[in-house]
Amino acid sequence: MARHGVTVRGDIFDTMVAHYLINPEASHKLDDVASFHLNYRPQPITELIGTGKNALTMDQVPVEDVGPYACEDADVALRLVPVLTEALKEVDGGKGRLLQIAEEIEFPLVPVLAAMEMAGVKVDEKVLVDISRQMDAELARLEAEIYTQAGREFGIGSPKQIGEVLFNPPPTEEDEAAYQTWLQDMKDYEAGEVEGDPDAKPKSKKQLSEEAPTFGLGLQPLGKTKSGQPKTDERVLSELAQEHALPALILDWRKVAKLKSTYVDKLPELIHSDTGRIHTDYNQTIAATGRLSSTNPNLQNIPIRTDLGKEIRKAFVAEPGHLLMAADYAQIELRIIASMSGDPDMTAAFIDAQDIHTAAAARVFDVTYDAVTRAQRDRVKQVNYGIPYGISAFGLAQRLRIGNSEAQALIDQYRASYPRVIEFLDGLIDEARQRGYVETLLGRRRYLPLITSRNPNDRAFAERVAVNMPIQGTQADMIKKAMIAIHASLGEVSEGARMILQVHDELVFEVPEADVDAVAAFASEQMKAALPLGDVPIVVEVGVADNWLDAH
DNA sequence: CATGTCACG
DNA sequence: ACGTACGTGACATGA
Repeated sequence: MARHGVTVRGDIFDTMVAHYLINPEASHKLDDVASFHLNYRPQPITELIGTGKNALTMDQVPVEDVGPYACEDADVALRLVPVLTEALKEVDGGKGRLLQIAEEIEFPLVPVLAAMEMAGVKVDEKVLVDISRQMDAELARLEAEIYTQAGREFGIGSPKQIGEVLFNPPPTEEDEAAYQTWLQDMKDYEAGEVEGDPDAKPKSKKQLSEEAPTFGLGLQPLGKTKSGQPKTDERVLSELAQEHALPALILDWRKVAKLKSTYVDKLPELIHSDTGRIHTDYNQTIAATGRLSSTNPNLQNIPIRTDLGKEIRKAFVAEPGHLLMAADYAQIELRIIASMSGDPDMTAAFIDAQDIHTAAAARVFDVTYDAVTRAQRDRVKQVNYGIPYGISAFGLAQRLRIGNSEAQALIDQYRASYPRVIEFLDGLIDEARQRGYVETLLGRRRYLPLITSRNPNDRAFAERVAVNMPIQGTQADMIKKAMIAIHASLGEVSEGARMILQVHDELVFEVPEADVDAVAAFASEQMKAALPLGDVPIVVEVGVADNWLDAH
């Protein structure tokens, strides 16, 4: 509506967002919420438009039918307001913290997200087109090398076919001959006529795919997927790379193909013709922890880890006369753990502005801070990052590629080093068992009915969620509060500055060059002040450049 | 529409 | 014997 000149004003009560707070994992569809909270079943939209590919669009429905339907939706939403307000109060035992989150965080965030979506982000199409061409050449090169190494052609994008190529037994001479015939049939099919015999019809596609060769390299499979297919994921292929040249080539191909199809070729299609920019949708009611998600396109998973990925991030740029500014919370999950647990040693390390992974390694390996080796730091870093997810010895062993008992020893040492942290995390699981839910620092909730399941896998999963949600969710509360505060006053600091992206622990701004210092100071201050963590300092790292990569 | 894979925090 | 670190979204394949 804003794009068509209609400005929506006033306070918001969003029934969908309210229900997300009441039970984040339930369905938030208006009809479902009305069924549950009003015991009223609205007229299904399918009664007006039908279903499937024959479904009408609303403009094709007689207005005397659309009117009552639309009014019912508005009426139901309005009638839900007092009911959901009461529910928001009640779920918190009358303390009203959930209602407070609704009124002070989620509802005020709605227009902030709308403004960010409207603002969009500029993408340099030329950079992407250039990368795309380089990728085409690289893919062609890899494809040829892959077919050579495999001894035959196959669909590299198909995990099923990769499995056949890697794990089926090697060809006999008969197989080789049959393959040559099949290749010729395939070419005939593509050409539409049989070579050397203009009257003969080529075989059908179905026939050809049934006759496709099935010989392979005879490598040893390393695990199966849920459906029983041999796994061909990154882990398996990098392991198999020690046996044969093909797996590494497939990994290279996959990496390039993934980045090309998902980002390099897709992003230019999404440039809006009116604005020349890319406009994501932020979803406020999807993630059960309280985080946002981003779709169409997802701008929260733009590459950064590999060299090729970095090139893609460079295509996100500022308008002329402006710069991009990225402001990140530094180690925010660990700071939240330190604060919520009250652990004195972890807190002290943050107060002293020590490198938190080095400080932890010093405790775990019982050496001085300065004596910690790079290898020790890297190991403990994995433990530090695994902690908020409820890591197991098995999981840590896989990540570090070390033995199970060695991983267990590392975890035991960590537990002994930070007993208050461990008490806190174990306490979250206890709390979940007793109350059936866990909550963030501010009282955002997630229910965990499986915490008492007799199925050990379900129960273990619920326990990991019990540990993770309060931490990830508190982080989400914090950055949401910061976004609201920043949006409210950014105009006073810089007329031309816009907050344009949020990536969980990072905010990205597009700022007139002259206002960069002022906006950096302002955003950093607001992010730090949004949700104080008591003794634990909050650190925000700010970077500025003409593109998103270099702004980090 | 399910599956497998992989991009991010 | 199984599964194994949380939270997401998008793509290609194939039924």
